[in-house]
Amino acid sequence: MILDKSYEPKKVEDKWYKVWEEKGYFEPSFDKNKPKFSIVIPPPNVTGVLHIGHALNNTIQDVLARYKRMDGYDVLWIPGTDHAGIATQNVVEKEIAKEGLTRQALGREKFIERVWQWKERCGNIIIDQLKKLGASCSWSYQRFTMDEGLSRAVKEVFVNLWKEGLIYRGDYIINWCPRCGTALADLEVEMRETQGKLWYLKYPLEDGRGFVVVATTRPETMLGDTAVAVNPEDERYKALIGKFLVLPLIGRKIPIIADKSVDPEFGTGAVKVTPAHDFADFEMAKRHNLPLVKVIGEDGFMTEEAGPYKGLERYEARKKVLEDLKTQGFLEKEEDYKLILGHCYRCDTVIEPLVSKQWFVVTKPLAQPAIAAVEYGFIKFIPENWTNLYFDWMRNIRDWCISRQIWWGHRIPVWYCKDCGETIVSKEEVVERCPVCNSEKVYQDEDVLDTWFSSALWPFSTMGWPEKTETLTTFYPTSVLVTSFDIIFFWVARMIMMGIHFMGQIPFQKVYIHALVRDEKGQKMSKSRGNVIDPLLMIEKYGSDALRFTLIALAAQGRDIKLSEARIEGFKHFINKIWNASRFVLMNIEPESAEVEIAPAKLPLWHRWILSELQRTVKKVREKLEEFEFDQAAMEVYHFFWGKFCDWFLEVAKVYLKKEETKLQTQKVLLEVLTTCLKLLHPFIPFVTEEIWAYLPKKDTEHIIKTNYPVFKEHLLDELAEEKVQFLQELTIGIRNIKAEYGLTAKTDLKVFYHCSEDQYLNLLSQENEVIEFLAKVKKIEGVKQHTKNKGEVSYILSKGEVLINLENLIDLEKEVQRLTKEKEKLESKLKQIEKKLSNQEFLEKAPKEVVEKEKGAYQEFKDRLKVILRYIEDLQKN
RNA sequence: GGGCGGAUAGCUCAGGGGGAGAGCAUCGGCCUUACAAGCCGGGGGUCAGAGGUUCAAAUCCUCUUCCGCCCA
Repeated sequence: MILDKSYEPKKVEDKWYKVWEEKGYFEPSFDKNKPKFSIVIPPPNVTGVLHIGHALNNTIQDVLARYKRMDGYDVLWIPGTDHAGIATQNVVEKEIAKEGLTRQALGREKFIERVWQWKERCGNIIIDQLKKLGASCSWSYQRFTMDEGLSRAVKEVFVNLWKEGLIYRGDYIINWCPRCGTALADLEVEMRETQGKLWYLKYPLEDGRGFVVVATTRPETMLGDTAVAVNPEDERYKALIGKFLVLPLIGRKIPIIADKSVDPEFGTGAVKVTPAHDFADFEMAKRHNLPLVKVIGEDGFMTEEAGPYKGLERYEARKKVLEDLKTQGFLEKEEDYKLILGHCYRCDTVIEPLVSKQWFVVTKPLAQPAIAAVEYGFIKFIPENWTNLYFDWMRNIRDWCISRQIWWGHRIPVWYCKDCGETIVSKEEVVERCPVCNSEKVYQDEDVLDTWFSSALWPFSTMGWPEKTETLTTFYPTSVLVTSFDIIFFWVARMIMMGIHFMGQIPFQKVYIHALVRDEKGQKMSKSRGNVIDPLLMIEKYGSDALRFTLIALAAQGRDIKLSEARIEGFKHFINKIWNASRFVLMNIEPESAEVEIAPAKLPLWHRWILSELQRTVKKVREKLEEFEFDQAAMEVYHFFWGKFCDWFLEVAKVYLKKEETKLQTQKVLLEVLTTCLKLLHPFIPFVTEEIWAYLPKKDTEHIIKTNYPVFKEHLLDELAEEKVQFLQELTIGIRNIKAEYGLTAKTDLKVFYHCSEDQYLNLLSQENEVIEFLAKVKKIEGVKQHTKNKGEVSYILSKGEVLINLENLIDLEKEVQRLTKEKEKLESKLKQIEKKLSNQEFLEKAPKEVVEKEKGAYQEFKDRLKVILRYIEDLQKN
């Protein structure tokens, strides 16, 4: 059967994906005899679309899954999506806004209904896109964080943590997004430097004896000041500690306190303390028992406490406050100042720190074993430099604010009794009566849980926990987690904490942190920059395999990927190359070749060589895959396939295929090498390999996905063949070089001499001259032991001997002298280097013997070559 | 301010103590029936700078400069 002239991914990709899925190849077998390999997908947002980061992330997982599956493992790869509370709610809010609706107008129940509708409509988009990419997920395990089972796990965890005293509710300062109308965890706030101003405010002393000047970037919060603090060591203010100030505009009496946390270098050294709206001030207030005055509300508008400023939006209030301070003489000066402001990671609104009643998880006791698990090496980060980042964060972890004032998410399983005030924490769906006073006036907490709360349970909730399922006993802990560094805190660390706490076991043995995909200039891809590369468009244009191979080939550990469309196009050429090489092999295969046994001893030199090189490739690829160096694994096959198999062996094979006595074994070797390469490549480029597999005359499984990954066969290594072929290649390149330099086309009939004093090389040539003549496209090559150089001859010096071509009057003497002189100079500089080494006594004494021997060998070789070159140059110049 | 990473060919990057590599780009020649998405050949680098360790440094150590990212 003959393949089409070029590979067209669009014709085959969907077809093969369907076959794989229908045959159930992605599903685990629970075969007791097989080693286990499991991964849980980092669940993408249910309403999201596949971006290039997902493409990389899932390609890596797929490479691992397919490789392990082929290597005899029972593989479970759990896919699924995340409900992404705030993000999804925002999307749906925008959607209903088009109908002139707000979620408040719709009401909680109706709104949630709309979100579910949205999820049903769009939730599968990203799943289908993963399939386009070729992801071999175990789809029967597909989960969604709001599924019934996972919701049950969430409740279970919440209730248990509460019972253990690891969840509490209280009034604390938190990050508040006035636009989303919810609290955020510290992590969900993005800090960015912003150009702002520093205002110097004058607070008069109560006794009328002057002022204390404080500097602030947020003058509107002065309405909520409950103290002014100075450093206890600050001589300027020592005398004032304990005295009182009168807060301008408001007239409240506030004390001057001493606190070590105050930086005397900042501003005037005296700072205003607004415990309800600043994290540091909140802590300070706790230390000094200061009251909290909340002047900015959850809506971003000023509260009752703000007196005359009540009802003003926070930035309006700032303007007004500054105006009033100025007119009343309390504003000393203002200067430009760079400050760092928190922004909501979902909507980018400037965060308002404020005191509010929220739910928290006590993290220290959970973090401790999670740190230990990594310290003791039960969990390994790859590359390992991420370990430190993990430790840093875990050792300084703060309690985790888990309540969100939105509607889309897991509702907090807590009810309150209106009559007796009891807090009821329950796994029940509905609580109707207060267990303490039996009142029916119970109501559920309005808040939902942070989305990451449910994600933290993902490795075991997806496997059916809290049930003791077979999946859990078989596949937990998972083998590896594949993700990017930006969610190490959000997700990875929290999974480790929850996994250890609830399963008594780590959730995964390895964490492979891959690169971030950037654009060709190294900038983060974003819609607003307009520099996104859409993976689906790339699949459409170049095929899934080309995209996958590009991502893998560029994904070196510890470095970001700079991706451009041109790279994908480039690797598409490789896919096509594989196609065409296969086409060649299949065109030349006859059924009889199937019966041939590969007996290395009986094979021609080149055959032994390619099989040997193939084995080296198999070994390397396996090693690199085990080390998570996917780029190098991919490039190993790439170089072998293109640089050795296609460039050399396929050409050589053309000679052997013509001869009756070598025809069949050559066919066999061609097929063997091709088949092995396809297997090696399948995890990277599943579609094209599966398609070609379908055309192979003889194969061990119906589909390549089910075949065994190639195993290194040491007995096929043949160093002698490698050395010989290396020499033959050098010889071939020498001839081609001369031909190219003199513009001789394939059609010129040329006779070439190979001159060498050593019999072994002459013998080798006499055995292989037919192949070399074909490769170098010359009529005749003859080895000679003795040779007197003819005037019209051009030469090319090899490591052993030299190539000579008689060009008669075609020769360009000047050019030839130039060429040889260049060669001469190269050799001389190399010789100089080696001479320097060899004349160094210490080198001879201290360097390892092999190194010294190698240098000596090289010295001799270069010396010989130089001698020949010098003689030739001299000859040429005589004319 | 603290931490991490990077600086190697025009571009994108591998390499990580012993003769500077790949892909793309470039130049020259080829429609040689697997492939012009290709083949053949060539040019191109004081491996950021300065010190040090070593017989030997692109590679290890120190410092400097510049560029990213993370945290405060």
